[in-house]
Amino acid sequence: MSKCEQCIVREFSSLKALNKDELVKLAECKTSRLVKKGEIIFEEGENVNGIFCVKDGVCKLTKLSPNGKDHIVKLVTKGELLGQRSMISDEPVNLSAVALEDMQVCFIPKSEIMGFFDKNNQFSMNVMRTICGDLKEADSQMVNMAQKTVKERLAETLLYLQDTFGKNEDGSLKIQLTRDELASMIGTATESCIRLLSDFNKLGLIELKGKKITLKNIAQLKKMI
Amino acid sequence: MSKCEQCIVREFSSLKALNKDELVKLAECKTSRLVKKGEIIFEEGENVNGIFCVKDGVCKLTKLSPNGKDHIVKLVTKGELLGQRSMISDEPVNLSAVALEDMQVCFIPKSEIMGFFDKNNQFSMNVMRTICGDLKEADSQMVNMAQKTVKERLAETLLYLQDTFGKNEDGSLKIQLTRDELASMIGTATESCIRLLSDFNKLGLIELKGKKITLKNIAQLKKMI
DNA sequence: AGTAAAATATGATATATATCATAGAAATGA
DNA sequence: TCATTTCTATGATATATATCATATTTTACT
Repeated sequence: MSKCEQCIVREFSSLKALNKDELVKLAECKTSRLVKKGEIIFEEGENVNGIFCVKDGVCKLTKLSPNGKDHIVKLVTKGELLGQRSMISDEPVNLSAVALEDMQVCFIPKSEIMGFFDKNNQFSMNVMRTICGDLKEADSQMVNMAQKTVKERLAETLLYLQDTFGKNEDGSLKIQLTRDELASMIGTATESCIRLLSDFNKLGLIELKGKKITLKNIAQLKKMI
Repeated sequence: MSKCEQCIVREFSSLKALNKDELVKLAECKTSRLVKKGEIIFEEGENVNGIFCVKDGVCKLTKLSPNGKDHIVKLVTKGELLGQRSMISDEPVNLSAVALEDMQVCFIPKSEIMGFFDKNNQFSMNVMRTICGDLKEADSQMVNMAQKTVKERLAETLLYLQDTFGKNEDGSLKIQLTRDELASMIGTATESCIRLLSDFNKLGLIELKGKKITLKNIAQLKKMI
């Protein structure tokens, strides 16, 4: 069983507040797991009873709408935690988590984490701040969905993807989403998403090569938001 | 200065975890304030440096979209707290709060609340659970905005308003929103909102008398969601 | 009470976006 | 390597919703 002390998740997440003893305890009770691209980590309505640490890879958090379409609420990448909200509320998870790439995740049972809440105030505050950040972001997204056009949301999302996940040597977006997934992030029909990408391409804002997307005119894309 | 011990906010909010001593301290440092309908409690971008307890009345939390339209993110009513997210994140507020009715609110400075976080674990957990609830709700609203039609959102919002704020003796919704406000809750143009209300009226789902709205066919409204 | 301002209502029209249909390209698997 | 499925692309069309215009009603003000 690998140690938690040098783990990337520990560096970047709320877990950075844990001391050496706590980390040793953590390493003992955690379970590691490889998740293949496309695999489900947990599904809406499940009882998870713990949190996941994303050590490597990216996953999407989705919510099923009554119309049968999935909506991508958030992307979660290495260094982040998964399932905090549901653990604290003591409820089933309200979102599904599906790997977008091969992933490495660790699972920490609820009992262990709840102990940290009691004894380590800094840890509690870190978790609280993370969730507050998520809330602020969710409010902002809600307004985006309600008030912005699909075109604006597409531009914004493309910029976000490049900012957050970077680009390959050829300049294309590092993170590989299908058109369908991109559409379900911005909240539109797949065909509309494809059509707009095609428009952006013709306008020289982006370049499409197969499923690779390269942002060509960042300034103009920013102006569209 | 009135006591906090019997206050409605204390009964229903995270503050219920506070003990007698803490409540006495609270009563000493809080400031009370009457807010008239339409008055601004705080505005997006302000530094609030504390939280508000809503003792009476209802306010809307709004966010300005780049297109110049306000979007109502949430309604907050008596017994609830205001400004927790921003206080914890130690950031300016991301939403504006405007009274929809005459209100009575108390302000508690940040220093006081932060003390409770350190010493009272139950209080921390209560706040955390509240914010987690807000996050779950925000995620759900985000998906609603992205995936549901305006008609569905109107039906859902009307049911929500009756559930949450109740009805008058004549059966009409107790909370009085302008059509404009209703539109900015569901994320549509004012005219579209008015038109759909008119449609619902003709279908016998609701009844309109002046600006009063009475839900007539709850079952059918629920089916629409 | 009377007037100005705001809110509600409704029609006409424009526009964005969804849906349906079809075809080609790319990925996957035996 | 070929076949089957999934993904991308684009046209044609339908539909929901926004926008503009105007009238009526309600509210607020002095």
